[in-house]
Amino acid sequence: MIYFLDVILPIPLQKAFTYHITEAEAQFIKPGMRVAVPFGKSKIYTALAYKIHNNPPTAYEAKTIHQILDEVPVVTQTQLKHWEWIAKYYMCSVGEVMRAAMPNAFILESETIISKNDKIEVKDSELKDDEFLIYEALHHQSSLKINDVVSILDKKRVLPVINGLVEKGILNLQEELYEKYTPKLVRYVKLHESYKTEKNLQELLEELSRAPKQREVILALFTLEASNQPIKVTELAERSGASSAIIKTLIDKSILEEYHIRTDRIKFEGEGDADVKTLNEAQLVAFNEIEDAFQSKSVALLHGVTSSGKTEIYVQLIKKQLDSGKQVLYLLPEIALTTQLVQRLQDYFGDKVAVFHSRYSGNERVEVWNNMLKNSEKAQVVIGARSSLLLPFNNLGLIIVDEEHEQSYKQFDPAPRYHARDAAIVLANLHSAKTLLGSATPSLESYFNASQGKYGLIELNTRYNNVLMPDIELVDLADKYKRKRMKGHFSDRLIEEMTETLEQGFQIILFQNRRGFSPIIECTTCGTSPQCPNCDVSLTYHQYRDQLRCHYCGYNSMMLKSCQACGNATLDTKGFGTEQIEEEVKALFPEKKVARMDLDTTRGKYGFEKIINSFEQREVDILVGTQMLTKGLDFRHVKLVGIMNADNLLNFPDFRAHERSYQLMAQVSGRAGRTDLRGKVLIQTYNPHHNILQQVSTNSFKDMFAEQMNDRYNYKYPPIYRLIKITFKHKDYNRVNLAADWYAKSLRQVFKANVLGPEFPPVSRIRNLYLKNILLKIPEKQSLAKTKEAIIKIDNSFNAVKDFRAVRVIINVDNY
DNA sequence: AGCACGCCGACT
DNA sequence: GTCGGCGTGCTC
Repeated sequence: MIYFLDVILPIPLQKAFTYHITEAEAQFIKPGMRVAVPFGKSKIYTALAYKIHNNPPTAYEAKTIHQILDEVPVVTQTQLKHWEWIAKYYMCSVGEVMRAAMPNAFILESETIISKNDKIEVKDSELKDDEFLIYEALHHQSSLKINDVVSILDKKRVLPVINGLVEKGILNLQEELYEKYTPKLVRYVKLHESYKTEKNLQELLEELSRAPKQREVILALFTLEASNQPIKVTELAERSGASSAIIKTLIDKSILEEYHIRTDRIKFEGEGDADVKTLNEAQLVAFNEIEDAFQSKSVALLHGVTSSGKTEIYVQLIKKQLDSGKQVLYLLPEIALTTQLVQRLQDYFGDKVAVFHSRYSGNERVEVWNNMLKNSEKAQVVIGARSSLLLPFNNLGLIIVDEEHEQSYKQFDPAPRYHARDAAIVLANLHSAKTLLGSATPSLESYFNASQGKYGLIELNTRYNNVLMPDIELVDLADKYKRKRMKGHFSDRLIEEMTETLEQGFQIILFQNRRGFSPIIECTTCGTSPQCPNCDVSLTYHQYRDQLRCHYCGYNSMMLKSCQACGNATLDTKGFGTEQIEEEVKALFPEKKVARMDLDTTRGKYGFEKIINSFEQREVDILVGTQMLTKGLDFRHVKLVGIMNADNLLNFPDFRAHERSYQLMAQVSGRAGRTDLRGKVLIQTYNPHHNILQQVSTNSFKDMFAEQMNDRYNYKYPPIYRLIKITFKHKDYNRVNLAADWYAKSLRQVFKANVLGPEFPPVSRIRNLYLKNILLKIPEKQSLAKTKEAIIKIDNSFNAVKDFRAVRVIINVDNY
């Protein structure tokens, strides 16, 4: 019997790749184990065993695998099923899902190692200059990497030279695999065996009396030894006040002995014994309703107003799952994964809580993954962002998707372009588990599903401790400007409220949305504004470095002194961003402390947390920021929230603009008055009669839902219709046009009027690549699977056209 | 996605 | 003449 192995390779290719394996290998390999396989001319890749069978491929000769990398599978069967669903639904390869799911450190790569063949005698004169240099280098070191040769010869094309030498038998090539995961080792020390006796010890101390610092170290060691714990080098250094050099001397003199112990990088800080808070009456009702809903439905939506205490309900649900031995996944948008919340959960559940997010290093990811795989105690509750739903769960009982409406749950740029909320529901079903969606402002699709009876619906309308919903006031900017009641971007009402709030000793949040409304530079003489050379956008001005920057490609230049078009020095900033608001606040309230939170100030690993902490500690009176402010932050002393300009939210050209505006404003408003005092929200706008603003100010989610759903019916948008966006990308403008037109024409033959475009997006060139979009609307009763099949068929014929092949096609399913 | 191969302009 | 740029095609 001949055996073959189908593998998944971490590359964006739809095809399955088949390798030849021996019978022994066939018996050993289980799906989900990693195997190293030769791929292409010389490289060795990490692949994942997928299927063992006996059907020899017809069109080619299967290669043999290079080696088996695991003893047991590192990916579970359930994960593989989940990956398949993601790949199929979001129209990408399983390999792409694998790349997104597995820690980088699991995907080994080979490197070519060059060594000398000692059996052959070579006369220097036989070699050309380049060949001699390589040969000579191998006299000094036993092996070289390709990169070493590049620097030795100082040129880029080294392969012909190396290949020539290999052919002559002078060099050998070898592919070596590298393990990327390195366990963290902590250095410990103990006293050397020979000083265990009283006598020897006395002698040692006497001997060291002339080296007082070393003697200190030994004495410190004794005090630490009393606790009967292994002694860390760092601890010893701290206790004795000695430098590591002194300790090293003692180790070198064999007085101390050093050893290493593997440790986990990720440690928990909470005690794990905090009592779970008892639920108030409203929470208890909600809790029971959720339980009830789960009797008949696999998904439930918890719609609880801001500050209603949803987290406490989650904690109870988590506790219940843990008690019955099940795992829980608690999904959050990346930005809401604050220490605040993690700390709270760790206080309840101790080191059963594992955290997982994109800022983890490769090694940290491996550790979480391995803990999950072993179904370790340390990984019973996983709290994490989008990608944590790709971890190897064993025994999942519940997935909580908090802030369910957040668009950051949808992955956009590299495939797989999955929506974490939707993929979570599928994952839960694979585990026969339940999914709880939670939000103060549910997405229309989830609320629609709930109102259709597909999901259970639980409403929680009272705030925790019966705090009142904030008082929301709309300020008419047109009127205020007309009557000259504005100071910069601040209306007299806003300034009044701010003054009062500050006098009372409370804090203020000012919200300035920057999306599509960045501070750009404009020449007041000729009206031109500096453009990015690589993208179709105006550059934005960044005061903190006096720079012009492009938000799409990162291009930057110094601020210009004069207009490049007309030469006049009449450049002026137009539009306003958080920086400008911050400046104005400082001028209005010079004695108060102002901080700003946006992409610029939160850069760096802890930038975000620093600002949050200083605000919490009340070192800051006024916080100016963007969307980041909305995400589940629990500030005790905020009484006033100001929304600087609601219109640039409402006028955003997107079918979700109104829904999002509502969500954003309701969430920001929710930051006000979270304790006993009633909070105040001021919304500045030119359209105070806009329905969305009225609904926000009266907290009428249901009205908003009904009205928006009406629009979605009429204009055939989700959740009634579904959408697939197809993007074309190429550096040649004409080619993008031709390709997109061809594609749209083919789609129209099948889908008729449900094909929109092709159209250029608002930013039609990014990094020197032109973009064009086609939008496909899918009616309710049209099969999604069949639709995708038809697209794949068209895509295949598209790729058969030589001129089109170079155009990148990006298919985005549910691009909202 | 990588990576080799091949064709073509820009230099020592 | 060679070097390196980039476009094209293939990977079991």
